[in-house]
Amino acid sequence: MDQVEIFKALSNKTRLQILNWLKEPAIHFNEQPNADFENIGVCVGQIQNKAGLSQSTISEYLSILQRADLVCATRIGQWTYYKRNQVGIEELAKIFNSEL
Amino acid sequence: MDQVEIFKALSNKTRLQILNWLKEPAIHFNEQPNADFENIGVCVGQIQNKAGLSQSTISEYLSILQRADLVCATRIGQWTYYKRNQVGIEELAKIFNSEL
DNA sequence: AAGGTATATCGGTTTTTCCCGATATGCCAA
DNA sequence: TTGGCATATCGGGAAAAACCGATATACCTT
Repeated sequence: MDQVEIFKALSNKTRLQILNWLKEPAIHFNEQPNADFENIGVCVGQIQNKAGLSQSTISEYLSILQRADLVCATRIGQWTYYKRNQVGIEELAKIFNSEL
Repeated sequence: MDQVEIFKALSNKTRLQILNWLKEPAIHFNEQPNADFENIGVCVGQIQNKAGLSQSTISEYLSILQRADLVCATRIGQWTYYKRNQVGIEELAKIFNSEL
């Protein structure tokens, strides 16, 4: 993954917020029927509600974050759950500390 | 400085290169008549030559980096010397490690 | 099979970014 | 004070990003 693309993914208020919300799902989201959000993540609909943007926009934003290895997705039934990709984020922190 | 603006400043290949070149000016640039680049920085002209973009573009890029507290500028005579703003960059690394 | 729900993708409009050339400013030297 | 050089700023065209609504896909239920 190109470093520029990672920073582009982070260059948006909503996407930064999503990343932050996903740090503490229990605080920012409601319980979900099928999935424990600490393990599996938060579904797109909840993130969309919270962000207040259209469904298509949020879906796109999540895939931008995913391409940058900042979140990862799990599909269960008709839901897709997103959570932080802690490995990718730590990788980035390393790049940040060493290369920048 | 807004976090989004900092990431935007970093979302460009040339600007990332400039930041990297400025880590080791002696390796990437030529000696300069009036200024020791370890202390004062590298003048715009040298950065422009290295980057291969127009003078106006590089001047703008440098001010974007400056607004994000990633570089700082010193004017001496008709030259402006830019160097890394180590304090700003470390500040950012902290934000990065704690908030992201 | 049919209808409902969640998410992804497509096509488009508006805003922002990337770059440029031209021009302005500021400093220095003759 | 005139001319030259380094940098900054301005105006603009082309490309990319930020959104949106409409539609497609995929799954689940009945």
